[in-house]
Amino acid sequence: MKEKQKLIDFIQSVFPMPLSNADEIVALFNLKEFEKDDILLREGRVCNEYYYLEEGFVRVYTFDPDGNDVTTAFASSNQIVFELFSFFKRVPSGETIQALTPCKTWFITFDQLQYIFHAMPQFREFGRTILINTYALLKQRTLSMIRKTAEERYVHLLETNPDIFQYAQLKNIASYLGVTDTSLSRIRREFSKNK
Amino acid sequence: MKEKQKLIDFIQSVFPMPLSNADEIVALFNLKEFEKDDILLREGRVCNEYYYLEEGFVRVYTFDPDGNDVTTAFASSNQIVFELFSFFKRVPSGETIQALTPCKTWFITFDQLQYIFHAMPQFREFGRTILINTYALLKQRTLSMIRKTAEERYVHLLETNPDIFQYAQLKNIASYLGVTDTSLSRIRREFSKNK
DNA sequence: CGCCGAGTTGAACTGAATCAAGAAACGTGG
DNA sequence: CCACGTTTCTTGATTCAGTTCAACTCGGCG
Repeated sequence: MKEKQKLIDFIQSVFPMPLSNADEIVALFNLKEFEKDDILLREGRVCNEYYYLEEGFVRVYTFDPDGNDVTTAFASSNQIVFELFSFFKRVPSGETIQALTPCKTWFITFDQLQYIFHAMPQFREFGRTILINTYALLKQRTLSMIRKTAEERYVHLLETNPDIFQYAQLKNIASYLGVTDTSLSRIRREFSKNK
Repeated sequence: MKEKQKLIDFIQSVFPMPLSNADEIVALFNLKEFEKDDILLREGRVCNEYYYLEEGFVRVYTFDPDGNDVTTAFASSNQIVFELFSFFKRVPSGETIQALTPCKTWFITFDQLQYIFHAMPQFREFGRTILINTYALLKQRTLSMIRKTAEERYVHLLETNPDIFQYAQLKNIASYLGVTDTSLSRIRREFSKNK
């Protein structure tokens, strides 16, 4: 199996294209590995790398006006990881991306991505699909913040992303769910009791 | 002044391009006007039109699992209006877009947009910018749902989009803010008292 | 004129926050 | 490998923001 096979499969699963094109695209991706707690992107820097996370688990967070650490996203193996707004607008990122486990990634820079978009226009469809999917997920999350109780959000997360509970700590999951860690601890207790 | 001057100006403000190109692009946009309460897009239909709202005010809403009407967005003059996910993925929309005032729009269909993207690749930058901006706004909203009190969200909306209070009714603003109409009524009273 | 939908107000209730104190888990150095 | 300090998680008591439900006001419109 080729070293970039998973990346190729991922690209094909998002937007199928001829193998020769896929090979050409992935040729530009470079390996970068991170230790636990390493920073993939630091707040204040312009996000210049578009990562495919082959293996690992990351947390994306920012600070609210009161200085509290708020988790805005988690990502696990076989996902694209980057800070969309900073990357495309070339402005400093408001968010930090941190490895919660050792991570194996393949990445390209902004310039390389522009080059691919230019040289292989089909790849734009891939980029757009990633963008649209990211948007759709955020939309669901927003709606659930508005209409669901903390326990419903907890149960949903547990069902859809159980791995988060394995790698992230309580307070970070809590801020992602929009509750305090105290509340999440109680919710978890009540929930495990009732089964 | 050309009838499509505002559309041209808008496109140029988002992504500047030679005038000849802009003219060629807007040539494909057609006029559509709506009366108050008309539906621009109905839930369940595939969003096939990409609207530039030259004049007017619209509300985007969906129904939560309990059948409650939830407002997910408002849009006013000089904005792009469409249901991103449905439009690009060609799946039925989960949302309805409704005119709250008479609306003057210029629109293109999905096929026309694909054609423009193909014929005038620079216009892809316009499309991407719209997408990214939409994403950034949603992200801000999500964060404010998590970290801000109802009153803070109210004040922020009042300061950034005062026109919403002119055209939309209380219960729709309330569901947009993630509170009940009862609460919003109280918040508004307290707030106007303290000034 | 009378109705009807939109908004307001009150009273009781509740989900989640806050504050504070323990318990458990974790890591670091001796 | 244990001891100690630090951080994470749990638990209890209390408070509070926002909901619920129901009654009432107001303005428009048929």
